[in-house]
Amino acid sequence: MYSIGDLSRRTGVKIPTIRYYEQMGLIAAPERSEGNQRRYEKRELERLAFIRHARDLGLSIESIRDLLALSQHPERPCGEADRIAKEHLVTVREKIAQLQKLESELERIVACNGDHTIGDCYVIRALADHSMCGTDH
Amino acid sequence: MYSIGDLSRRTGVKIPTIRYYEQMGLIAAPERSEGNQRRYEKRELERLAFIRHARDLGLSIESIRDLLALSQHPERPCGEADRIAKEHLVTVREKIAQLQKLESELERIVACNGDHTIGDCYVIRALADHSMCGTDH
DNA sequence: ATCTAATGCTCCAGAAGCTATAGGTTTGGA
DNA sequence: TCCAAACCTATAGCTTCTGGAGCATTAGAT
Repeated sequence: MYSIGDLSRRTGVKIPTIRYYEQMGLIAAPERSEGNQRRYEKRELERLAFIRHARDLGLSIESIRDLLALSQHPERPCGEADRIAKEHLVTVREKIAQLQKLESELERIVACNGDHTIGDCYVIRALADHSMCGTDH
Repeated sequence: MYSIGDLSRRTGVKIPTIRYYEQMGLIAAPERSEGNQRRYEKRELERLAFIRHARDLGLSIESIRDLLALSQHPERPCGEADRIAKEHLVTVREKIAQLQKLESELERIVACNGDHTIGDCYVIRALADHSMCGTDH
């Protein structure tokens, strides 16, 4: 039996976050002690570790809920789980591409060295005037 | 004179977002028509375009507030504006690095083709068992 | 058995950056 | 003049937590 603090230490999920997940239905409401404190089993530790890992990977609560539901039915084909992961991979790649555009623009903007005044600062002018951009956002 | 709708069309910032920016103090409360509708000048159009651009680049409202304040003082040295942009560049690069880790992990996870059952699905197992990860998140 | 520090409980608010809805008013063109 | 489109305010909601207030329980030391 783990207290909520044990669970938190073992999974790295903060205590209020665990309660939040319970509220959101990602983990079931656990048994309680005589004094109304949450008491967890190993099963729930594993489930929380799963959630933590998926969150680290940037999956939404919604996606995780779906994956958890799927994992309750080991006999079904796993195409759906695959679809969720693949979809997520696409969005991750899109984010990377977008951030790399920003990176190169910021690099250009930052080329000045702070040794002049705001009046002719490239940072300020670049932000004021979109047409100075190389990219197409 | 632009209505809020004109401003929205010209900058691509949605109407409720413009009002939100006003509330947050990023743009000043503009003049009003007889019937209490917002009427903007070109100056405010430019300021909003600046904000839009900076947001596109992922700068926080806080950072933008700082940059806007700086741009009111063209005589000061621009080291501060530079610092803000550079700092942001660092966080953008960190995000990219992190997402690339996720990308490679998701690639491995997704290698299965959905032609078997949940019971031995790599997606589900990989999420359940952190030790299967190559990276160190 | 008692004390105490650590831990837990619930409820509520806030953070970021919007977005949406409800219910009403103003504007601009036919 | 009339009507639809656009505008107004106020408020609530979204997502994913995080933190605090105020009180109750637990575990270990004595």
